[in-house]
Amino acid sequence: MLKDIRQYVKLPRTFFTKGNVVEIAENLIGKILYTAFDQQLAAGRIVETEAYCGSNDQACHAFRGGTARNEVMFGDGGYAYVYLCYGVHHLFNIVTNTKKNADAVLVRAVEPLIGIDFMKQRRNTENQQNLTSGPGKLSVALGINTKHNKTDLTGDLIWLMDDPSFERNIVADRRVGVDYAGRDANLPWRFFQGNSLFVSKPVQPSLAKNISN
DNA sequence: TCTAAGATGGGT
DNA sequence: CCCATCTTAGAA
Repeated sequence: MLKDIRQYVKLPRTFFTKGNVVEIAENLIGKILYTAFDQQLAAGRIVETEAYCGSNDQACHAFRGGTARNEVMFGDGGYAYVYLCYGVHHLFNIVTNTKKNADAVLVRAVEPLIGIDFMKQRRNTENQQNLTSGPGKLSVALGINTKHNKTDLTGDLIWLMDDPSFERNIVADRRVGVDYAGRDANLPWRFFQGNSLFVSKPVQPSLAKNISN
C-alpha cells in the first residue's frame, strides 16, 4: 500500500544511465510510475519488466540499427520509448544507458495505486485486476500513447519514484513473445514480483526462478 | 513495390 | 481461434 507520498524520491537521470539494462529492469520492480495528463494524476507500482539490450540482443528493436521509430533508444537514458505494437497497442519503454547503447526496459505491468477511477474510465472496465496487467493495458490506463515518445522521465508529465520500504520478491523468467529471437529467445530477462496479482502472465514453473528479495 | 510477422488484448 | 491494422525487414 502507498504510504506518505512526501517520503518518496523521484528517480534522477543517473538511475537510468548507470549500470546495465538487465540490472535496471530488475531494480525497476517496486518503483512507482506516475502520469499527469489533462489534470489527471495516475500512478501504479511496477510489478513486471523486461530488459532489451541494444545491438547485442536479437529481440531488441535496435538490434539492426536505427529507424525513425526507435530513434530515442539511441540517446541518453531516462526518456520514454513508446511504440505501436501490432498496429494497435501503445507499449511503454524506459530508455537506459548512454548514447549509442540503445537499451530499454519494457514495463509490462503495474499495480494501480493512484487515480484508479481515471484508469477505470480510460480502460472502460471496473475490474481492478484487469486494469494494468499487461503492457498495452497499462498504457491505456495511464493515458500513455505514441505522442509521449521521447518524453523526459525526470519531468512532470511522466516520472518515477522510489519506495524504499517496498519488499521485493523478484522472479526471473524468459521474455514474452520473442520466440523469433534465436539465441536470445530464452534469456531470463523478464522480471516480476512473485506474489503480485497484477502481472500479465502466470508463472511458468519450468523456467522461472526466484533470484532475490 | 509488396508481403509477412510482430515486445498484444479483446471478443467468439 | 480470430481480428484490429502500424512498422519494419526482406523478398521480388
